[in-house]
Amino acid sequence: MKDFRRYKITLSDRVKVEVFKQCQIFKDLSVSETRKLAFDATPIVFKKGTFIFRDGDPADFFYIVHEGLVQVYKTSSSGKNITFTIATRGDTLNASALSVENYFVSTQAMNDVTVLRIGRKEFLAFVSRHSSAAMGIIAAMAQRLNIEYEKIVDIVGEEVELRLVHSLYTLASKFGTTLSLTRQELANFAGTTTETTIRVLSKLKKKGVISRSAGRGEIVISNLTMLRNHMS
Amino acid sequence: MKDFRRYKITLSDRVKVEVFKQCQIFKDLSVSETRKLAFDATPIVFKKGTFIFRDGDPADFFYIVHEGLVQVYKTSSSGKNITFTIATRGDTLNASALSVENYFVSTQAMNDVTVLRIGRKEFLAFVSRHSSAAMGIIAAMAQRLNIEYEKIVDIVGEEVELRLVHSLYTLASKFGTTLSLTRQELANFAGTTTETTIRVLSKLKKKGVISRSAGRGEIVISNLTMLRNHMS
DNA sequence: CGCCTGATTGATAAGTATCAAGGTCGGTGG
DNA sequence: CCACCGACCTTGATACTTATCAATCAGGCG
Repeated sequence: MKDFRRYKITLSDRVKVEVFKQCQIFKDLSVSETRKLAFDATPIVFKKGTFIFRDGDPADFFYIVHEGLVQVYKTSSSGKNITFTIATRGDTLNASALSVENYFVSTQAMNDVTVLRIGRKEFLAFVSRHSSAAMGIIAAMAQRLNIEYEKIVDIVGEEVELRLVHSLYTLASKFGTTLSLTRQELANFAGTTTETTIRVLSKLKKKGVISRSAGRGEIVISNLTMLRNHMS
Repeated sequence: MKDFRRYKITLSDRVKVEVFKQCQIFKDLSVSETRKLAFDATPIVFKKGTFIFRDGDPADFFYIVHEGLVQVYKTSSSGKNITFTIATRGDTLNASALSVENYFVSTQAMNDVTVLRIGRKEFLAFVSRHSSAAMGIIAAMAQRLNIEYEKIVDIVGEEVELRLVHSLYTLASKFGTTLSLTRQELANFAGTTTETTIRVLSKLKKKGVISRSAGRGEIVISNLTMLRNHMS
């Protein structure tokens, strides 16, 4: 069984509720309300590299990440991947996909991932009955939209170096100063190529902003203040 | 009074309700429900070039466009403007700004514009009491988010010519084949410069996709099918 | 009539992607 | 246990796209 790329597991109700409480969407809900939803959630494991869903698939489920990292991205017609966010514990993959027939991003496990999922209908019914959940979703989407607006401004208006510094800062704010990312993954996040990313990282290493000694698939920010100063 | 850049006017309740019914956010609400909200709305005129609100201003009002065109954009730190959408009758300027303390885009009247506005508190209260309005907002935001995701993919992954063709197609779908836009406005929408935009338009003229004879501040698409074929 | 905004074209430069060629590490299988 | 293979990292040379700078032109409005 272990060998499957994707399989169901069991989690205690207590643990499930905990995950939901960590999700900003449900922060204004009472525990008893959250419980109702959490009990309906099915835990599923996706092994590293597996798709949770793909751009264009029918949006049948709502997902929350319980464990691990999930890349949320889109592929351009010329084959490039652009990563919009890296979801972790408590993050939803598609609060938006509620109202749309099909997912409009792809999501892929960056390591072994556990998610909780709820059928679309149940989730929709719950949200329309609990206005604070709806307001939570609106707030989360507004925040996301703002981030994407800024990303666009960044890509159009700023140079790659600045974009990469912004990306590093964003990621560090979420994950801390040690990032488990390959250069390629960072490149996709910043909207550039692997080679360019490496060149910029080399520069930053020389300046002492990031650590010279970091294993493969790892980027360590050694001086966060200096990184921030680079963002002006 | 006429000379002010911005002033209140009066509109019949019937007209106000009509505008609200044209807004996709409220399409599932009963007329009597919409009425309650519409009656509270204040009509205001903004003369060409005036800001309705600016990025960073406290988000005190919710706006719907009644008449005219409104540019929704953001300015990068290097001074470039990126236009996200051009709002027209029935479009909201900031369904999102509900949950956020400050606006995160700027909105500017492209010609003389009439909007309806509602105080933030009233609007919030209404939405949390009417779940179908909340669901409408979620749907609208999901759609917008999807558009922005695609824009990012476009900007990072495709060449300027394709981006401009996409932009023209998007605009034509909304406004028809005659666009009242300067080259600069189109450039901002596509995330490029005026000069590059002109060069691409010249090419498209040669191919017969857009009309050679169009006045200043006007772009006429003469062959929409051919434009679509350019998007592959 | 002249000014001001928008449109146009050309020349140049800069920023990045692309292509190419190793180098290094970690894990896997013999 | 060692050797090999594949994934990742790195650096260099080159080409291409597009921004930038500069100059001119055209039309509407006061």
